[in-house]
Amino acid sequence: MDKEQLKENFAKALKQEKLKRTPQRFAILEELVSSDEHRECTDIYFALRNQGISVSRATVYRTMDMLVKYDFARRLDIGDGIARYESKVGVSHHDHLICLECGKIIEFLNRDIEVLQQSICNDFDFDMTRHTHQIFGVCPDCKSK
Amino acid sequence: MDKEQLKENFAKALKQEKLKRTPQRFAILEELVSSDEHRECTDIYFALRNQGISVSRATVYRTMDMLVKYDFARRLDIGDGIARYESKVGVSHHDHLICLECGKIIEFLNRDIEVLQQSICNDFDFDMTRHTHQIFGVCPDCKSK
DNA sequence: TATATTTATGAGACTCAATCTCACAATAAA
DNA sequence: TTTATTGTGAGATTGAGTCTCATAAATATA
Ligand SMILES: [Mn+2]
Ligand SMILES: [Mn+2]
Ligand SMILES: [Zn+2]
Ligand SMILES: [Zn+2]
Repeated sequence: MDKEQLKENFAKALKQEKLKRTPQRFAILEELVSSDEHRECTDIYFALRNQGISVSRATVYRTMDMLVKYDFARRLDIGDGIARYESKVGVSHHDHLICLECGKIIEFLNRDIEVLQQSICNDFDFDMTRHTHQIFGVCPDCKSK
Repeated sequence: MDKEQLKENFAKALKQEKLKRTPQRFAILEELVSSDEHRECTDIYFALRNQGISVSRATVYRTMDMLVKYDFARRLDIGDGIARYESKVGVSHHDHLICLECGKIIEFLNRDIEVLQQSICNDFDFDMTRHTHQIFGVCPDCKSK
């Protein structure tokens, strides 16, 4: 999806939510989507500020919620009390290996696990809306140090 | 494991950490272990207070950390900013289905997933120390309402 | 385009789980 | 016991996230 198409899709979502098209909202979307990192709100906030874009923390937090609701972003909670967000634009589902030493986040996808997971839900008559599968440990780089 | 054996094991762990045997520490362990719920620190704190046991929030938080370190407890982060703890005493590993409507937590274990998970770690040369596999959705009770 | 109406923004106050402080209390070694 | 050491607890502090509300900006209307 190119940048213009993305903006249009975002504009549609804003319209659906009866939200106005503001430079801040577009800047936050673009900042998130143009990186493949797992970003904290404070990080997005400073990145935009450093680009000379006027934005507040409140606006970043409010916008991230909306981006998650409309599937432009995915929220990641790794248990340290800081929410991280990653772009879902052009990104397929995956789960995470998280290094306890350096904080690096490695992505993985295992289709067999995804299938087994769904069958568990069926067994329990449970309707899955989302899932997180996080493996914590020590990454290769940190092991060799 | 009977209660006396547990207390002895806990005493050993305290010794190993060069920590003293205090009534508060034993009370916190017993309160957690005698329930099969996923408990918040504040919940443990009030439960003990209501039993007339003198304890502070700080002591509960400090002791939970130690219980996790020595494998008497497991910490659960479901993304709402509140840490929950469950007993690991006589409890085998499992993961969780979490209802977004009522907050109910259902436990599951799938050995195939556990094996696949380990093979992913091998592929990435990643040393797993722990993992969390959480499935969020709507439980049968909430669906039928 | 000009004006009216509605909604968004942002600085800072506020919330709340968790952590820290430190005077005092309790424990365990000698 | 005595004494050194560690723990406890009330309240202060921290920090991510939320809320407030006066002002600014976006869109609807003329
Ligand atoms: Mn990712
Ligand atoms: Mn459990
Ligand atoms: Zn690492
Ligand atoms: Zn439910």
